[in-house]
Amino acid sequence: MTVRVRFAPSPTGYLHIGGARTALYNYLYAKATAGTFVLRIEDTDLERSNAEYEKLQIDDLKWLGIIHDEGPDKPNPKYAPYRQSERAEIYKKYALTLIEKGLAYYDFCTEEELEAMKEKAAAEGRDPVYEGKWKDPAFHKEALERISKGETPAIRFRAPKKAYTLEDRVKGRVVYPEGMVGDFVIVRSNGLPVYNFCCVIDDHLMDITHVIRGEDHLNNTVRQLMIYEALGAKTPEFAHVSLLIGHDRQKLSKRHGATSVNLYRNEHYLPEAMCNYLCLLGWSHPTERDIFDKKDIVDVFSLDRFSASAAMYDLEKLKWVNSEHIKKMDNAALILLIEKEPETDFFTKQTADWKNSCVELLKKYAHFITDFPKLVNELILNDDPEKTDAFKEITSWETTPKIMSFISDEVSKVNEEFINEAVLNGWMDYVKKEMGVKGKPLFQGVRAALTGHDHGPDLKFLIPLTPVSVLKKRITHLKK
RNA sequence: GCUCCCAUCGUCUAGCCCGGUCUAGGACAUCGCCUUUUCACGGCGGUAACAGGGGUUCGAAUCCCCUUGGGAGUACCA
Repeated sequence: MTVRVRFAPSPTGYLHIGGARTALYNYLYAKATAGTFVLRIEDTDLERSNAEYEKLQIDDLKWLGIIHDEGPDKPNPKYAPYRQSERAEIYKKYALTLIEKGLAYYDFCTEEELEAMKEKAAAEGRDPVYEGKWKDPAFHKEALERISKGETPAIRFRAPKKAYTLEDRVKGRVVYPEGMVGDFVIVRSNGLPVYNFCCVIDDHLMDITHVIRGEDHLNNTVRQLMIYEALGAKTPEFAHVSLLIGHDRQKLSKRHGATSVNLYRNEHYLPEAMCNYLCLLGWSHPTERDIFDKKDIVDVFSLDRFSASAAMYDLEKLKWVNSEHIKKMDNAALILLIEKEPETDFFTKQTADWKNSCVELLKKYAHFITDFPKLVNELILNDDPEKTDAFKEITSWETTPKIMSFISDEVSKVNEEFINEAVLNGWMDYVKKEMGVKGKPLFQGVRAALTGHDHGPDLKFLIPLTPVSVLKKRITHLKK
């Protein structure tokens, strides 16, 4: 049987990091098994759902390269529609069938009555279990009469009195004891079905074979198991992936800061790096590789390598993963991305060779794409660097003023736009041989004279990238 | 409260299912050292963990129980 998995977001906000991770796992599993990845929109909570968010979430998924095979925009007639709000008739039909079979019933209970039951249960130290009179089949006739008069009851599922067992692919065997949940609502009094009900019907009707989702659904699963049973449907395999937590070890949420995918997208993080990092949070590569693309792991991706415990979301490691992906990228691709950044006019105007050398040099220092323009400005275009203590220290050495004046003379003689490495080497040789300076005073001195800094990338690569006009201005400023 | 889940370096994790090869491995971060200077590069190295207690066993990070700690769920939200 071919694998069918799904990601089922609620369009109630931006795509969340945690959602992106479960979507990614589903996507990878589909790719690994040559299965189908379905996108379903769970918008039964009309008040919170918003079509705009649906679009934004799909955009973010696309950006991450998590592309669905079926969904509202790519319907397979056999399974459409893919929005729960468009499937109301289906749910209604199933709910009515359950009532006919005596597996569910109409419930006119008021909020107050429900509240009283909950309090009683809490006082007795057990889970709240529905005990209203409508549970009794004897009241079915009365219910029908009230409905005919225009009243709209909720529909409640009759929870079987027995324990349920789930063989979860990441948690192992989970036993839900008898009485863990009481009769629960499957259709609200406003006629709209609730999550636990829709989810099961859709997964069943859409032939979903594996449900990979967050651990926050683990307790829900017992309700879903009951419905599968009532429907006489085959239950899919479940894999409840551990949650992502923030630094306070609480479930990751908005208050932990940047938890929406679009924030990273706006900051121009590399989508592959994002996926790579997210994948690593709770899943491990069989050979302990930690830098990879989706295509590198589809062959080895399996449900057996999930960690059962929660993982802390850590920006530091994401930063490192992003920098590793930058190093891995080829220069041409990098140049394209850099030119899309703001304030890259100078960069864009340079020759292909210059750009290539520049990117080759700077890519090992950049953690983010946005670092490139910053590095170009700081390292190459800054003609008035701040005189740091380290710079002053170097200029206090007796050899440094001589080096500075020599370099200054040489640079002022240059007419080309850029100097090449050989010219720089000539200056170095002169200082070394004719002035008798070597080692630290040599390199540090020449660096200070040309850049005003005590550290930075290799001079023999940096200086040929620096316009001589900038060098001239910079030297003038440094002399003051 | 109740139910479920979880527990290896500060963090992500390998190992755990199928006990001995684990004086517990890797990665991030951190610290130190090395390099014709410097480094935000690279190389080398260091600090740093099996939550605690009982079992079972010749032997336990690995199996069982308890305690503690953490998380999630307890809706006519998803």
